[in-house]
Order: sequence, then structure tokens, then C-alpha cells
Amino acid sequence: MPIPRAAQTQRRTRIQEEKEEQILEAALDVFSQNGFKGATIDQIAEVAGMSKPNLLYYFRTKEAMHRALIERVLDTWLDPLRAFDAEGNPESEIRSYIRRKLEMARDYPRESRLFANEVLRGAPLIEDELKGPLKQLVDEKAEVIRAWAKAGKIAKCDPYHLIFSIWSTTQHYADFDVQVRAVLGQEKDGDGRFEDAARFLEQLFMGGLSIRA
Amino acid sequence: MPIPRAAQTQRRTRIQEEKEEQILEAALDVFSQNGFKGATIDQIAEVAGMSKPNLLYYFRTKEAMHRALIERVLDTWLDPLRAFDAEGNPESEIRSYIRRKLEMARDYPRESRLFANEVLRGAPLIEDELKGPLKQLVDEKAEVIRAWAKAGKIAKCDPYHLIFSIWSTTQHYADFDVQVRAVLGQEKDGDGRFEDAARFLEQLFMGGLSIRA
DNA sequence: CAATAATTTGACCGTTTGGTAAACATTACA
DNA sequence: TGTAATGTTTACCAAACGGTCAAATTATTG
Repeated sequence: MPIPRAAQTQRRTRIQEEKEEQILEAALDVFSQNGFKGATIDQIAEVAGMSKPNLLYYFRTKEAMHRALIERVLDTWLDPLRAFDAEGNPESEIRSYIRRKLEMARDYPRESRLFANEVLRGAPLIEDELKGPLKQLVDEKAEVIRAWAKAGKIAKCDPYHLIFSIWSTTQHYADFDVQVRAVLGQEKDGDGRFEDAARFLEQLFMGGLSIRA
Repeated sequence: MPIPRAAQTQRRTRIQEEKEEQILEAALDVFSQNGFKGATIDQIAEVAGMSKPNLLYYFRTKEAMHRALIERVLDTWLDPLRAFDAEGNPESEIRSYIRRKLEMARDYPRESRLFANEVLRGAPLIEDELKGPLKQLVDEKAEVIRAWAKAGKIAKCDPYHLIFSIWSTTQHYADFDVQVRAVLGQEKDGDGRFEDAARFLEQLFMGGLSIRA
């Protein structure tokens, strides 16, 4: 048989592992910068260092590539929120959640932009993920926050919007990086802006939740 | 002469005004949802209710359309920040800035997404605007905030990151609307989420800046 | 109303794009 | 080592795309 596509085989060969990894790495580069429609298979193939048909041997369509990429990244993307611990104390939990999210914006900006692009155009590929697993996870953590508020450990506030605001403020430094750099100017060009942001955001959220440091 | 392009003429006819308006309105729809590369001229023409060559009679290229659109929108987009008044008192100024930005996210989500798309892909068209006029405006307002902090009217904080955090938290409700809806579920489907968001954000920023309400 | 300028359209063009077919090369394994 | 499965490449296709052109239509004005 001439066409046993990689995706159809039962066991994955060493080559499959390597090449798929290579492709997804390249795809992350291209998709995150140009969005789904803006990215071309040729571009991804070039970055991955292989021919277009070879690439399509591993992923049958552009959409299949995008889907595989997003699903893989989504999983690790939510790790910080999953680490949010009901048993811990509010201050350190919220503090470290902000810090982790900010570190992800600094260290994995492509992943952040990939999501931003996807959500911006209506999240056609991950709608179910958002309404299902994501909502469930957020519901769970929102309950934790609400309990903290009820116990008087933090100020009463809407836990959902608290989570949204942590997401947005931290991811801003990845998604709007160009704008942030432009406004801050060249003097603050290294990763110093992340430290400043961390300091500010801690102050903002600790104060906003009436937690004195 | 057969081709006196609209853009080249000295005076604008009534028809030119109307059609260019029509086109930019349609372009806003399409560009904001699909990004620059993802949008097609045919799509815009269809939404605008005219033929593709007719559209290209008013804007010679897709990029010209995009540029015209972005420049026009950018101007009104910064109005809330411009309204930021050094003479006013910190509490009401920051409060109303947040409120205005949130209203814009609610009432002009397409404009917000247009920018998000543009900045996400590196802002090739507005790089100069960002580094010039925008930076200048932000610098100016940052100085106002810094003065407030120095006078003890608000807590000491990095004014740039304060502005970034207001931008990100408010625009989040336009740019990530799909995600917000998915997480909040259907029960909170009307514009109620904006009121909740406004309440939360006021609490967050007033507390974060040590302003008691 | 005539004539000139402005606007609109259908047909078309070259390029880019996502994807395929089939021949060729390599690897894994009996 | 031979052979079947896996992997790679060259050449190609149809559709979509940005944009052009000349002809037809409509609006403006002397």
C-alpha cells in the first residue's frame, strides 16, 4: 500500500516522533505570527526544513496541523491555573499564579499569540474545549476564590473577572509585546519590563483584594 | 482620461464620501474578524454590496484599505486616554477612564479586534504611530499619574504598567469575547457581564492604588 | 441637451495557495 | 540480505486570490 499516512498508523516510529515535533515547532512559529489563514504550508515547510508534500505526509491538511498544535499547547497552557491550590493561603496562591502566568508570557510568547489569534477569530477549533474543560476548570477555581472571600481571607469580588483580569494583564506582555516595547522605548528593552510588570501587578492585585503585603 | 482614481482627485464628490464610508464599514467587519491576510477583497466587496473592481476604484490595494481604516480608527481609539485630565482628581479620572475603555470594548469590539490583530502580527502598518504619537501621549499621561503618586494622592506605582493593565483588562472583553462567554456560560449572556466587569475592575484598581471608595 | 467627467461592471490575468499522484529512496525487520 | 513498510521528492492541479482593462453606465455641468 502506498499511502499509510502517519496519522493512521497504530505505532509511531522514531522518525514520526521527530518529524512531527519538528513540524509543530515550525508551525508554532508561523501560525503564532500570521494567524491561521495568514500562515501558508510552504512557509511552515521551509521553517521546518522539509518539503511541502513531506509535511503533508504527517499532517493531511493545514487545519489538522493547527488543531494538533493547539490541542498540545492548550494542555500545558492551563497548568498554572491547575496548580492553583485550595489548601494554600490566598496571598501566596494568587501571587504565584500571577508570577507563573507572567513567566509564561515571557518564555512562551508564541503560545500566547497562537491562542490570541485563535480566540480573536471566534475560536472555531477550540470552542468545545472552552465551553467544556476550560469552563469546568475555571468554575472549580472560582469556587475556591469565592470560599476565600467568604472566609474573609480576601475582599469579596467576582472570581471570574478576577481570573480574566489576571489572564489579560499577563498575556498582554506577550500578545501586545510590540506595543509595550514601542511605548516603553528602547531604554527598557531587556526583560526588565517583566520585572517591573511583576512588581506592579502584585501591588495591583494584592491591593485590589485587600491583602496587605 | 479614464482613471481619475478617487484618492487622486482634489475634491471629493458626494458619492465618494458615501462609498468610501460604506467600504470602510465593511472592511472593519472583515478585517477585524479575519486579520489582514485572512481577509479577502471579494469578501469586503460582498459585505459592502458592490463589485470588487468598484471597490478597487476607491482603494487601489487591499493594503491601502487597511491603512485608511486603521488610521481612522486609531484616532478615535485614543480619545479616552486624551480625555484623561491632570486637573481632575485621581479617583474620578481613573474611574472614568476605566469605564470609558470598557464601554468602548462593549460598543466597538470590531475596532478593538482590528488593533489586536494588527499588533499581534507586529504592527507593520502602525509601528511609527506607536513609537511616535502614542508613546508621546502615554508619556504625558504617565507623568500626570506619577505626579499624583508623588503628591500622595494615590499609591506609588509604575504608571506605564498601570496604563497597560487598564488597556488589557478592558480590551479583553472585546478581543477575547468568545472565551469570556464560554467561561461565563449562557446565563450571563446579555451585557450584564460588562456591568460585573466594571464593578470588579473599579474595585481592583481603586484598591490597588490605595484609593478608598 | 450635449458633452465631459465620474462611476460601475464583466471578463480576464498572473500568482499564490492547499493539496494530490506517482515515482523514488530509505528504513526496519524476518 | 532481501523485501515490505515507511518516508521523501518532483511535478503537477484546481481553486482562490489580488489586481487590471476596456467597455458600459450614470452623474455633473456648461
